[in-house]
Amino acid sequence: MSPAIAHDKDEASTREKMLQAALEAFSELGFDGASTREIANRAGVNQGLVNYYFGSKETLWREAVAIAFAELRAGADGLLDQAPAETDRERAEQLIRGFVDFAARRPEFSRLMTDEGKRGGKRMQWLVDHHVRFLFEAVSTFLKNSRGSGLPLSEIDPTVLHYIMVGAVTHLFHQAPEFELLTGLDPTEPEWIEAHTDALITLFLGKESS
Amino acid sequence: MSPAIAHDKDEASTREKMLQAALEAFSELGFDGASTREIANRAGVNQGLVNYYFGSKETLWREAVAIAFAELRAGADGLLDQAPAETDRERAEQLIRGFVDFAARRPEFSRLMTDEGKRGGKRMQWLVDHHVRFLFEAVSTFLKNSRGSGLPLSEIDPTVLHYIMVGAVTHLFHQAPEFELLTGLDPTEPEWIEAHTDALITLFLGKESS
DNA sequence: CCGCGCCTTGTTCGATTGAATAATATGTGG
DNA sequence: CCACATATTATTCAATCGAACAAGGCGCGG
Repeated sequence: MSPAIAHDKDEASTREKMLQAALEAFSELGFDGASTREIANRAGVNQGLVNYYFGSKETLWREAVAIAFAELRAGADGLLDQAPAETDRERAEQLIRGFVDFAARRPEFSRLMTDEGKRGGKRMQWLVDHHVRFLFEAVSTFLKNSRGSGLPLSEIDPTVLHYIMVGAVTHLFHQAPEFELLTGLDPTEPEWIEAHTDALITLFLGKESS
Repeated sequence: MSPAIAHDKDEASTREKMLQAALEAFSELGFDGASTREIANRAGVNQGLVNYYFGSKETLWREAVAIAFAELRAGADGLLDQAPAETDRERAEQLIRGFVDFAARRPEFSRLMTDEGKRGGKRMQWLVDHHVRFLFEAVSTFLKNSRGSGLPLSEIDPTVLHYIMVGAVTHLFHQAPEFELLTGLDPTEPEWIEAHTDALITLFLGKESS
């Protein structure tokens, strides 16, 4: 089975390195495309450790995915705590800023989601059951509560709007390598992130009433 | 080499079946994930024919991709011909409607693009050189010409707006299997396409001045 | 009806895959 | 310093991959 108890701090280190390497490799190459040897190489460890720590490639994938979702959740929670917004517009703006920053910092997230989401199958089913549904309903509830606020997004069906927003926010960073081949620039530079955020706020929330 | 000349109508049929099967398989499974045997099975032909007609998996991929881009181009050309729009808003609305319909009808297109675009590499370089750059500059030119029209999209940097729009339009259909696992519904049904189109027009062009 | 060229099949090759297993290293508690 | 659980390495296996090749089928021109 899996190792009984951590021996010392080195185990967490090796496991953690493998999970980070797996997250990057899976998001770049897809589940089948990322070989366990490639993941082990990126982590600087031996391929046999995949089965030692995780038992199977599938389990390694699930634990790596859980990390990305935990980061997203942590970011969202921290965001709503630190500065409670008063108006619908301020709340929505905070959410968009937080989501854009996360999408730029962790493009692995949307890459994993789009790779599985276009395929369906058991891994996507697992994602929906364990992570996606909760997130989707939280966003939908927020959008429904924003109805009648006069914002452009307030009149749109929450389900459709959810996918529009996710696509609009993540695509630029999801396609960062394409963007770089096309323009020679890096979309994760702060200036691009800022321009992207401003554009999204203009589109979804309308011009600021300055 | 490749076969010299078509023998009769059956060749085009076999080749065409393989190209369509390849387009679907590549978009679902990615380049590495789609085996030549899987493609041949979907087309109902023998695996050896891949090398006979195309010489390599790479060439088959390029020819399949070219089909998707040709359809996009044909749709865009036909759109601008049939009903010349007068105002910037009408032109933009036509473009959005056409792009949404295409994204819903051919999700393979965005699936191929996102699979390669997140990876970079020689295949994406080929896509940029042969297909993407022309499309990107055509859209950018259109967006630049819409400046000062008063539309929400008219004040946004064309490069950023390009990726926002592509993501916003395609994500719903790109993630159709996820959408179905999540909601039990099919986003390619006409009612969803219409709701999606209306939402995008509201966001990018503002409320209609009815 | 035969012969030649396009089309298709079947088989095979080396390389790579996920996984299992045996052997070895490490290091801490007794 | 020994013993034993944990951690790591090395090796191996069946399955599958893209590709190459030999062989045969098919159809039309002569």
